Amino acid sequence: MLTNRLLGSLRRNDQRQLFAGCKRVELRTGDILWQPQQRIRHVYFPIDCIVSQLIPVDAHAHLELAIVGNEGMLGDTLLFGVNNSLMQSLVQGSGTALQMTSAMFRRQLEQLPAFRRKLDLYAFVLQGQLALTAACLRFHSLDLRLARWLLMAHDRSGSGSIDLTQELLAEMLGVRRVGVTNAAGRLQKLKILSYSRGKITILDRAGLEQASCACYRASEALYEDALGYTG
Amino acid sequence: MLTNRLLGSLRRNDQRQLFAGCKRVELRTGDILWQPQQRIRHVYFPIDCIVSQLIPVDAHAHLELAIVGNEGMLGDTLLFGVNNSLMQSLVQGSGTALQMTSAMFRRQLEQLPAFRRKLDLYAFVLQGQLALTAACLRFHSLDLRLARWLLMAHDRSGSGSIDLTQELLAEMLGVRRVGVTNAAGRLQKLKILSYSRGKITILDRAGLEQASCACYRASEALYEDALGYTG
DNA sequence: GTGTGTCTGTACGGCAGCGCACTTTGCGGC
DNA sequence: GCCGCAAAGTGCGCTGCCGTACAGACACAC
Repeated sequence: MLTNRLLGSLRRNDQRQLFAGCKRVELRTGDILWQPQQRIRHVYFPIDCIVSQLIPVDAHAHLELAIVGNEGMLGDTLLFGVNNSLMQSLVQGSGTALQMTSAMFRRQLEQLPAFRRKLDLYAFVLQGQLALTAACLRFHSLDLRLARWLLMAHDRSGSGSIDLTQELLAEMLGVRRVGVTNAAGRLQKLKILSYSRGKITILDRAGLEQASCACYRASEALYEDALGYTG
Repeated sequence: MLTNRLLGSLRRNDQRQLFAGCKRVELRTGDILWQPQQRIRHVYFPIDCIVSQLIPVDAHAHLELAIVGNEGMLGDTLLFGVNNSLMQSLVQGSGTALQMTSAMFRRQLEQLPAFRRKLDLYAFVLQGQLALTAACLRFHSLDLRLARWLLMAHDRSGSGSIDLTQELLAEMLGVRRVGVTNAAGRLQKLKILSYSRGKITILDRAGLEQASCACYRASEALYEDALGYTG
């Protein structure tokens, strides 16, 4: 968890060049990297923070479509030559990230073909995860989706606990707060987690995977197949 | 409707080169261009056919996540250097398309930077439309989504009618056939369309837009902003 | 005509999640 | 200790969609 996985899998020389173009920044829960349609001035490579990608719906509500940690990056639309996004980027868990200006990012993409190839693969993975998420939203119950969300957040957080009120979690999942209360209550009865005043502790990771839909495994497998071991 | 919009907006010389690398093929309703995980051997630029991108869910069901006509292309994952997809490509409406081998497609992307830029923008649009669709699936009622689907199909079909049984339409939308019967019945009562034995006729296009959620306009606007008039 | 199969419409109980309102629980400040 | 407030839990009627079953309508072959 010392660096970002996308960067860490590149050749040493490329890494050095990229690090030189980055600035280490601290992101804190609640920070918003950008709003929908707003110009993206920096891309971010999380090291130990978690960032949600939310889409606004019908003026008021939001819905989380992707969650990014140190396995990914924020600002992928720049790969397509577009410096904005439909999504809001909201920091869910405080931590460090590497920040790079959009201009520098474009330059590095041109200069380092391996970097470009890697990020193209990441864009493919993101598109696939978006598709899986869409299907999951349509067909899977809140209980399943909550378990999946917790697994994905847990993977990215490093620690065994997650800080997030049921109110905010409900907004991520696109349901009422009460819905989260009930679903989380069921998981608590199964001794899979404990939830107290905004602090979620995973007690039984294996049980949580049991309680989740296959979308979790599918999403992870998609990433690993494209970007996993080969580097 | 004589050519594909993505190709048609390029410079004459580029178009000539691309056409030379293409083969005109007839696609017929029910044809499957590729299955999930299967190797993509050709990309397609529809001229007057309609193709759905479906994702399999839980072994049996399918769900449509994108619908592509002459404004788009099929095989966009090759832009990321990946020659497969999570989606199934199913032809919804017969017609002509330009077919290009994957190898030729890669070559043309390298040789024609304007082509590459154009398709990068298209990938951006697709990603955005996927995000909009995900939110729509979560929050909007079947009635709204049905109206949106019909609008998008109508735009891409050219004609005023669409051939599709309620059974298949239900699979696209991820609902029961009976759900489509009811929702379509309500639209018929409003004299917005008529539906008879697999043939849907749009009677009141403006009314249909009224009956749809804002996702339709948002999706169209996204395309037009990125790829519209400027060419 | 008659028969057959497909497509469409109707009916009904069940349930997940909704909106709303209210209570209980725990934490921090004074 | 007590208060104030945010977080979490409970109750209730409602609705949209589900699963299932069945009945009519139309197209086509013979």
